Amino acid sequence: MVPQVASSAVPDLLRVATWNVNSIRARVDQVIAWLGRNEVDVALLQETKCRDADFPFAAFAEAGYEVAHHGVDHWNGVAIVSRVGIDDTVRGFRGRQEAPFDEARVIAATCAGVRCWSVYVPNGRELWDPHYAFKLVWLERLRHELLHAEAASGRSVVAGDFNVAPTDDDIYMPSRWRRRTHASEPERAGIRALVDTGLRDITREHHPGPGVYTWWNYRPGQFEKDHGLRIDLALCSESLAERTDAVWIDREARASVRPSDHAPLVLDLAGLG
DNA sequence: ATGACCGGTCGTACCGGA
Repeated sequence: MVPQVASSAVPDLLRVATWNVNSIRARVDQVIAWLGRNEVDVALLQETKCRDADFPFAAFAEAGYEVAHHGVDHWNGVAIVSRVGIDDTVRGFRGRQEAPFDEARVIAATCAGVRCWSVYVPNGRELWDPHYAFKLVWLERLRHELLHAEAASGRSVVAGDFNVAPTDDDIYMPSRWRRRTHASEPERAGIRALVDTGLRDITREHHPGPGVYTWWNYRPGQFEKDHGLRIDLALCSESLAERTDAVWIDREARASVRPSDHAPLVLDLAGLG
């Protein structure tokens, strides 16, 4: 048996993943097997699609993982899964969480000295839909939250499904997405504003574009033709970006049986001790 | 041919996803 790492211990190497699992109950065995196979220390999950009471905590505990989950109904839902401890958990935005900011789209916690944020940005649906305006406001609210938490100054990673392709290099066929959400200029400005708080979009530093996607439509042929988007991001503070040895996207998980439509994005951090 | 999917719900149609 591998000895349990105490909460206070800071391992020199840390593997952190972010993954939109598209329902944890539909994929619990697959997710846990993937965590073990890839020796993941911390996983930031999105779209668990369940209330706290319905989260399969026992299965994760059996695999050696603690879970901090934030889910209020069968939509959205975010979690932090860790085998190196979970401290100072904050669910949702600070202060009063009135509609529409009461949706379960953000959770933060400290794991092995790294402040981890699991975020699930609203989809936006269509450019003319009220949900699109909500998406822009939500991004701005997140920015204020990150500033207040001084996320850029410590060892922080803000990762998850941002539902925005930051540039045309992040879209398999940009012309197809001109008048759609995920590629509009206001959304991209919202992402840039997050980065401008002092964070780094670490995937692009390790994998220059174009290409390198994290999501592919479930429709037949889309994944095989690599018709994807890069909408899952890991925004790292300066000190964490400097300690990022490798960044990889596990396309094998997307190619498996009954997959999520998102692939996991993984960061290998070194020199934390 | 983005027509061709997937997960959820007191459902067997529709919402939401991206």
